Amino acid sequence: MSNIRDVAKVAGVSIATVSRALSAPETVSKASLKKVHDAIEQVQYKPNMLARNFRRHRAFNIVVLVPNMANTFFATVVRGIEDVAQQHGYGVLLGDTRDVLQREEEYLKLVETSQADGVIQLRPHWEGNSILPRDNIVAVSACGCENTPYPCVRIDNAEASKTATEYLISLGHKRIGVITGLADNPHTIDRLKGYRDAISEAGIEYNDMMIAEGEFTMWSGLNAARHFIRMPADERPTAILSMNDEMAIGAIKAFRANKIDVPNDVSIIGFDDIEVSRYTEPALTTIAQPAEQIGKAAANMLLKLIEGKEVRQTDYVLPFEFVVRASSTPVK
Amino acid sequence: MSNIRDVAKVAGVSIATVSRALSAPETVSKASLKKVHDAIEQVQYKPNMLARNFRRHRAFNIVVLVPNMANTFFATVVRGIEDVAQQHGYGVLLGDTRDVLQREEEYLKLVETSQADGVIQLRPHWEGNSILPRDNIVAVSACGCENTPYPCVRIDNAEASKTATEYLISLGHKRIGVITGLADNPHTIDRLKGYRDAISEAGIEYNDMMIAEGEFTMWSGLNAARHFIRMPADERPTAILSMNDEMAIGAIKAFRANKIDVPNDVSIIGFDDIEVSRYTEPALTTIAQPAEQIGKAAANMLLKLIEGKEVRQTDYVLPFEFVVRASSTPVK
DNA sequence: CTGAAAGCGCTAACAC
DNA sequence: GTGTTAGCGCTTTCAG
Repeated sequence: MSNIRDVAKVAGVSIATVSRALSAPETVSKASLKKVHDAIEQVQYKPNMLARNFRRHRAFNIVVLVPNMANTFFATVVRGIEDVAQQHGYGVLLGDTRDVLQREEEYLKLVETSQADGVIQLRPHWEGNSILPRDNIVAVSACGCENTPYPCVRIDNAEASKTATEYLISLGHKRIGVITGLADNPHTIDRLKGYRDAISEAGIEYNDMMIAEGEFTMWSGLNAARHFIRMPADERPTAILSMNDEMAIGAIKAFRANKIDVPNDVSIIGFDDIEVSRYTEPALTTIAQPAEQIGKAAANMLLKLIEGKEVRQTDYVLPFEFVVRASSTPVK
Repeated sequence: MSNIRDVAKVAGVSIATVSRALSAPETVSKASLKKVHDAIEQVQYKPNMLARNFRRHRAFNIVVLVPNMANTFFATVVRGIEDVAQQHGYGVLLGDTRDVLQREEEYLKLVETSQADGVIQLRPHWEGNSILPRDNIVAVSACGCENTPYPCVRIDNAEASKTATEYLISLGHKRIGVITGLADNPHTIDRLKGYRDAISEAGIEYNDMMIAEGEFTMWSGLNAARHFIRMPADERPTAILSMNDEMAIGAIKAFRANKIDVPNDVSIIGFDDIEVSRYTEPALTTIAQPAEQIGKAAANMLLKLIEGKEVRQTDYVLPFEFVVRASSTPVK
């Protein structure tokens, strides 16, 4: 492996000139520049970024903490992050944490030991169950919640589920069920708030029996739906708001298996708008999050923070979109 | 940020002893070890891995080239890779290439410039359309094909699609359609070979009209299915083998939209067994690839290669599993 | 078992 | 515009 010194020798200039030709070409004469480039070609020089980064005290890497990489929504956010990072010369280190705090801790060490310059957290900030924010760690929350105590890019979750609930109410539904995430998950809390606001404004009383807890997986959605299936038909919700599309897909499966028709016996609304939601039977009415945009915005924010630039909005709220498909229909 | 020198000073030993205490504790006396650890605690020392890696000429990172991170199957493979990498102290740099060769090239630079020690390629080796193998680049192919000219972890694609085809034949199907990937994609070629072998052994003549080209996305599967939908019912295949689950899901959507029942009018078999395939209507018969295992095996192989250890099998073939669900049924 | 010292390849003052 | 030089924080001979 050739180094900057070899290039300097062949080009007949000093190593400083080579260095400058590479990182600040405008400060070098045209003649030297050419000599350097020819020499680089000749000795097949590839800069050792490990050395450069070490010298600059920067890793030019960011780490992204993902609860579950196999979740399409998260994967799409990561795509957005990666796109922006790559454009700015940063690498993306994957931290699939499987929702284990201990694993988040492991990955944070990458930042503490200078192997990464900052971190994007995809798990929402959770009081008493979070490793961020942390001194000396530059971090941004993506797809998080209100009141995150560090910079954050997100949608208005409460407003989104309120919108969906209001739509169901406008369709004549009065018994509206919810499939939530874990009870203390911040997304569950924010989204439940929107639901409660909407039914309360419509004069519908809140009823515990309308709530079934899942954990954002298809399997847990299927399970949660059983809670409703066990109810007498005249008490069962005529519509269900699921806090993500995966659980909605699981729920549809459960209802079909019990000869409860979607949407004729029960309407279902999802959350996220992952790609497969267009293809389910029936196609899923859902709240579309701009996943890739969220990722891009979060990455841009983090890079600014890392590079010491000013960040105007530290709670950046992107618009969601409510997408009506076939899984929701007026109450019979 | 404190460094090894601060620790040495506080501990009253030399920097060499501190270094040894950290990377080869067994060569240091118990007494020194304790002094060093106390000092580390006291000055809040975090090793600068950038410096260590630079010195060692190793990045302790690998890069993974993924055509599409939002594809569940790939994401699951990456999970496996990441799990093994993390256990061995390596980071995983994400390279979502969006199937663009130019982007693969960008990410390979990470290896050439010492920011990563090796690469795992998830796109199958494609003659005349591949940047690997390459001198001085340690690489492993995951989920690839036969005859990959560098180390490879995969299933037997031809055998898998042969198994599926034989199953359809055993159900009495004679007109068996295929939804392929792009015609020159190596997966398409291998899997088509298995199909042709199976029908030929059963005395069924190969017929071009039974082949529809997709590109491994739901949308392209839906589109490809239209080719069959346009055919008169008595010429239309009674069963279809789709080269991945996504396209099968798209195809089911297209058939339903045209009142062609799955599986009663047409059986459908997918490939990969992604999670959602259990939840589609009907649930998908499919060839299950051990995605996470493939990722783990590929990572183990790459790490051995990086560390100069011997690798016995450079073409490691894992077993697939044929999973029968509701989307396939005997011909009527 | 320990310490002194020589760099790894590069950047960034500083002087010319 | 260019060259000289002093490190960045660590590992690793080599002596002792």
